[in-house]
Amino acid sequence: MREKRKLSQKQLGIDAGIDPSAASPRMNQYETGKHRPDPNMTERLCQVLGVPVAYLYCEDDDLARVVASFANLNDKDKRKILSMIDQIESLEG
Amino acid sequence: MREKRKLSQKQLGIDAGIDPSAASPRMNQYETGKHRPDPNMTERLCQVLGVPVAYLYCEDDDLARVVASFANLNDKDKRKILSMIDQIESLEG
DNA sequence: CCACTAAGAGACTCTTAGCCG
DNA sequence: CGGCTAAGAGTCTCTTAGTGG
Repeated sequence: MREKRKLSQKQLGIDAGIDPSAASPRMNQYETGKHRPDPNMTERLCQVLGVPVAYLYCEDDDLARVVASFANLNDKDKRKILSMIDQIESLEG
Repeated sequence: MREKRKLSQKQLGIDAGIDPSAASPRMNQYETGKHRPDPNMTERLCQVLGVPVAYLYCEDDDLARVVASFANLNDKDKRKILSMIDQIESLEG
């Protein structure tokens, strides 16, 4: 049971380890696309958000959906998805 | 039918639009992790490689597999995967 | 509290010029 | 040809200081 808090930009940054005095502008620069976080910060932000890093880079909504969901499946369900893909590709690839 | 060429680091960079005189060191800096490409270059490299940008950020091999495959499926097969995920989540979420 | 911005110090990348198998 | 590296000019981010809802 994952819990979903509502975070401000600033609080998200603080939770990811940014100095509280700098978290607000820094997070805002990320959200508005003015600057981008380095790989370590990207990783930490994703951990706080509970999504894989790849999720941030999904331009397509369906792909984003798949990435976010797959990461939280148990092993058995992951294997189910993977074997379905195998099957589709063996028929059409 | 996707074709899979074998590219040198340099040639991949050239195909993505980097000046040929700088492509070799620049691509090598990306591959060794010394520097990272800006978002435009990341996009171009992924277009040349035929993978979604998200693929580069998959730390987990299974997730990488899903991302690379899903992006190349037709709409019907994408919907098949998506509805399977819906079903799994409605049972266990 | 919230979201957001400007500007400068400091950190980063890209280019040039190379080495080595 | 291939992969790879150092170093400096130029570019970008992070912090500080601040605005306004």
